[in-house]
Amino acid sequence: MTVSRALKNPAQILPEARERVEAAVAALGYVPSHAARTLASSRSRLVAVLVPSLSNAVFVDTLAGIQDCLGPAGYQFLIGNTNYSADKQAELVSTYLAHAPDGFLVTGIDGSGTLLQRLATARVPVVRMYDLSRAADEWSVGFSQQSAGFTLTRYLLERGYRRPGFIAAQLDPRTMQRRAGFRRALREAGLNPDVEILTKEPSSVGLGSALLARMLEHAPDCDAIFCNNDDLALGALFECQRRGLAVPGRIAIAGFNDLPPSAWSRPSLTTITTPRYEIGFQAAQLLLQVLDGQPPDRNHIDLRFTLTPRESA
Amino acid sequence: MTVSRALKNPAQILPEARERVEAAVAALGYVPSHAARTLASSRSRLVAVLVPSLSNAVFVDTLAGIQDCLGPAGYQFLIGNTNYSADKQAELVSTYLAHAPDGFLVTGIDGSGTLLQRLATARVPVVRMYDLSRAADEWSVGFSQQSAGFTLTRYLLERGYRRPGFIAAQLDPRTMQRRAGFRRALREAGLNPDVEILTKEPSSVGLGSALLARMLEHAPDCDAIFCNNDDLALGALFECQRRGLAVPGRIAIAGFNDLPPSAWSRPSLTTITTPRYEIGFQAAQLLLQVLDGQPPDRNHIDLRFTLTPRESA
DNA sequence: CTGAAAGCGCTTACAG
DNA sequence: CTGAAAGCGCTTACAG
Repeated sequence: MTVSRALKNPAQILPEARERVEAAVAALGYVPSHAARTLASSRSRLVAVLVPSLSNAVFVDTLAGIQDCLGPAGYQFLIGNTNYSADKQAELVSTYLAHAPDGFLVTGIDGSGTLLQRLATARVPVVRMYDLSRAADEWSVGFSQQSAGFTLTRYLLERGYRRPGFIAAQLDPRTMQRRAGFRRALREAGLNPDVEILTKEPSSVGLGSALLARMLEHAPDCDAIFCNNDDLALGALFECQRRGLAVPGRIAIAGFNDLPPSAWSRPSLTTITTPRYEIGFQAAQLLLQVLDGQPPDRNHIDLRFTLTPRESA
Repeated sequence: MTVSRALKNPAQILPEARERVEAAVAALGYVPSHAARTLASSRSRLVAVLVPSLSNAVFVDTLAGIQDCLGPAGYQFLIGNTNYSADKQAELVSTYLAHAPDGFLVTGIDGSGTLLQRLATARVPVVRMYDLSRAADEWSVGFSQQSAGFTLTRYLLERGYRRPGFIAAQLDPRTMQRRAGFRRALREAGLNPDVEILTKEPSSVGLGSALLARMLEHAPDCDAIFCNNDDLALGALFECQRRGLAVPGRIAIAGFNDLPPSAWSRPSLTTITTPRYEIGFQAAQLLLQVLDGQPPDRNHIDLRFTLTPRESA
């Protein structure tokens, strides 16, 4: 016990005892056993993080925010990539539950409902990211995807574009919410939201090029494109350059998320800037408060988005 | 013990006993304790992975390879981002050692030497990635960075460019090896390798634009640029477009790694294609063989690179 | 400020 | 095929 205390609360140990412990630690290269500590204390100091993808820079930024908040507090992470699959997500939850994490930080996908129930049954606190819940017994940090989609579309209409189209990949819930915002803005303007190209394929720059091509075939009079992601937008832009179509002269292009290249392309991309790092950081902070038994009174944090007009639309 | 066996080797249990166990598991929502299992068996089924960055798509691909190999074998991961810092790396090693991982998979940075010694002392197997070691008591999977830098530079010279420059960021060991290849190729061609812009800043598209600008100031007669990374190359390309400089007519641009956007930009990027996923997969496989007590006879695996000529150079 | 006792939930190794 | 015993390395809670 003296050793145990010397390691955790050196202050309450006499200097001579402490020094002997420190000497032994150094001599033996002693490393405390996390497994034993977890078993004895029933606190793992582990937080499970579930994201749909790591190749999407969005979630990498969110991870950085999480680690910057929880790392200094002494937590380690189990980082699970659900790959946008409900099965994979369920599997990860089972596996991670065995590690007895102190909490979960999840970016939901379709079919997350039963998952959240399982976690509730296991009595592990969960904070949802990118997803504003309304339930009083849940925690969430994000922004309104629908409102962001609406705002960007309104912007296009205000700039005078009359036949905007929407292209999207993956079709995860957040994408579909942005799409709902797009459609609402068009309907409110008395326009028909029929110019859409949707595909379940994963998003990529190459796919953006392909979808732009399909869009021009499907709706040659389309004069602006709302791309669900900046990578799609970049690919669409490249395809326009390849075809000699002026952007935004012949066709305007707008993206979503404001990934790093978007400020530098030519033309630079009009987009929605999203608080990705902040979502991670604040979700982590919220979890920390819950774990410390000091939950804040507001259990859903809306971090907002901003419209970032640039050259492309 | 019967329960323990019913869970791990159901075959050696009588059906009736097994069924009672299964019923209880389902009724209670029982989840085995990883901490207890680790403590009792002294096998954690955890592998620690150290990468310098997650915002660099290169390492995300490598992680995917690792997970595809080790996931089905029942391993979980501790993923550590060293952020190219020796201190951070040392800190992560200490922390992870407490979790008693069965092995380490590391992408080294400057100052990894003492780290590797500590891991050797702890008797944890380590496989190094992106780094071909020669030591008989080490394991590594990668390719020759220097040879890749040499090959790309030779290509530029063969295409007739006489005054190629080199731009690089971060200046990690792999970057410096590519640079050595660049310099060697120039010297062998009787040229002076004095056209370089190096910065310790992290690599990004925006930085590529800035470095291109600095390069044109420093060596206005530069007719080709070897960019140490595709993101730098993309930024350089954007900057050329902004200045109205024809690529490759006025200046050729080559990148490194063949990231997804590179095939789609206009002009598409000449680059070196690297086996990022494969490095992760095979490093994991090598570790698996070592853990299973069946180490292969060759302990260093050279996965090669390929030159991918496209439009930009 | 220090320490003896018990226990966290498993597995190993041995006996039957 | 089943089970009793001991122990993995810590922490909790209690006593002094």
